[in-house]
Amino acid sequence: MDGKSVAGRIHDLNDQLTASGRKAARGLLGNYPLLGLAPVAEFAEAAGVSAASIVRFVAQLGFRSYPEFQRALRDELEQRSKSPLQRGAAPEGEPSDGAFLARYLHQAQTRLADTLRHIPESEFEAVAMRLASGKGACYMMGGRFTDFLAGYFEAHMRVIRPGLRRFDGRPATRADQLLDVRAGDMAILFDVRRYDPAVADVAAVLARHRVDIVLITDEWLSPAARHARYVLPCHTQTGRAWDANGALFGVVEALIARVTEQSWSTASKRMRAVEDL
Amino acid sequence: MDGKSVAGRIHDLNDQLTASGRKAARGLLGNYPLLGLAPVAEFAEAAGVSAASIVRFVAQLGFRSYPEFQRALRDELEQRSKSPLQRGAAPEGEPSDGAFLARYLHQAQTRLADTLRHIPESEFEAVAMRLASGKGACYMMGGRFTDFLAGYFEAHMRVIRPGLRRFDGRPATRADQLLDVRAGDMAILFDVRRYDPAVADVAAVLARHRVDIVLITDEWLSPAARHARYVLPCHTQTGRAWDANGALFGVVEALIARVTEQSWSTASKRMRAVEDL
DNA sequence: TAACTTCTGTAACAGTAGTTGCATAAGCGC
DNA sequence: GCGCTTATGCAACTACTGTTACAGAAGTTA
Repeated sequence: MDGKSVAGRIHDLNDQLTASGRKAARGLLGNYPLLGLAPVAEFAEAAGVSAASIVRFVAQLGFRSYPEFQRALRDELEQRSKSPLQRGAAPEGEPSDGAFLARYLHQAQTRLADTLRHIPESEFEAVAMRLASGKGACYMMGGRFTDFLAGYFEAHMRVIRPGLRRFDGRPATRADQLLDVRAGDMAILFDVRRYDPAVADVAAVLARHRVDIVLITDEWLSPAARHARYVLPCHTQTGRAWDANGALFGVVEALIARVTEQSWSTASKRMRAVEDL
Repeated sequence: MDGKSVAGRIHDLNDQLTASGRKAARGLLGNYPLLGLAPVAEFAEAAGVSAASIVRFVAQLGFRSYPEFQRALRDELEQRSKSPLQRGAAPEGEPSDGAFLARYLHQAQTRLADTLRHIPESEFEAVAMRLASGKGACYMMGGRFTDFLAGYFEAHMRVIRPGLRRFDGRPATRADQLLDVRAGDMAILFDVRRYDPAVADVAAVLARHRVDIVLITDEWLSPAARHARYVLPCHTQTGRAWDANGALFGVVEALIARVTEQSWSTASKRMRAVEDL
């Protein structure tokens, strides 16, 4: 369908609508767009017209069917919550007075809270436990920006347990690196929007070798999710040019803290050994 | 139905869910609540499971039918749109029992808030402006763990402006790298507790060459602070084995966002150029 | 490894939602 | 006021959606 919003179309066609069409329009706009997501009968009831009139109204708006109309509404809703990326610099509506940092950090807090709501404690705990067990090798990999998170994570985990390996960025050497992967090993992959195909590829290979994959990704889920045993989705949306990976960082630090705590008896020894060097 | 939100129910039942149930949950939470308003087949496709599994998932959540589940989602949406203030308000946390991730992320939010209180907006703004000006070279360096933050920062800034350089970890090559530092250049240094002597050393040298130093450090201030022109102190204290660098990460992302915004006219061109490769 | 349990997808089923033809009612011009 | 046009609701129809039984896969335990 063309790019116009449903509300826009109603506005355009307003004077061409029939009497019952206008009732339908008024009903929909009065409770937009939710009423349109209800079944026809309910929409009709709420607007005070017959179901058939709703269907005709929807047809007049240029939709081939009621489901198609609903799909458009859902897309619109999704769009509204996702897209201002293209808009460029600052998100609209925000006053650009002096308090940039305050606003940004406040939003960062919200992203953490949202993330918390989306990651089940049990999933987090299972990942931590698996890491703390120290069994098998543990591979790490990230994408363009998240690779630094992988590095940060690895630098800490190395102190806590053995068997850490990080896939470097060069595709050429990847085959070598995958060479002695064994069933029962685990891998921690980072992948956020503008998903890196390399991550999904590696995930597929690892899954085939029966490696347990932990995927740390954004709220829209990397395609690698289909291969993952554990998925930790973090909120990254900012409405700005760059998404924010602060929530991923938070989860990484939480994992570091939890794993350290769980394997304290062995971890503390290793930490002391590092000190002594 | 009882008053719990669908997301809340998922959260509660998570560890009782089957594997495909969890996939469904992830899919839904990742695109909440829109995916649930789609027909079963579409939901199933998006979540990567069969339609039947979606139906079972919905049943597990306590709904008598898929339509009833959809009705609940719509009601929720309506509810939310009626009181827009409710959600954005304060970063509310969970109770401080048992739930490790909840506690940790809640503390992370507090660290962000504390950091905000300690960094003057004017200082932040000055740094952003200086970076956005694009004049002179900009050097970056971090310590044992914070080096990854430097890397993350650099990877973004490279897209926005030219003249980025990162000091690598090897002391041997450092002298070379310092060779063509010029007065008026700037440097961004990261240094947190267990302060890295190398950072302080480099800071001293840079200061002597009249390079403007931005220091991103913790609340106890790295010794490099004496050489810095701008200091951004971040809260890192956790009371655990490891301090947390999440607040530094937050400030870095805020800087990235601010600088991108300030230099949007040139930055957007560079970003597009990168895309085209 | 084998037996058992649990989960998952396929495919047939049933019900309901959306659609449409038709008769009637409402509006409009003559 | 009469006849024509257009719009509306009812009710039958169709198609698709949600549901469920079943068989096989996956995972678990002994």
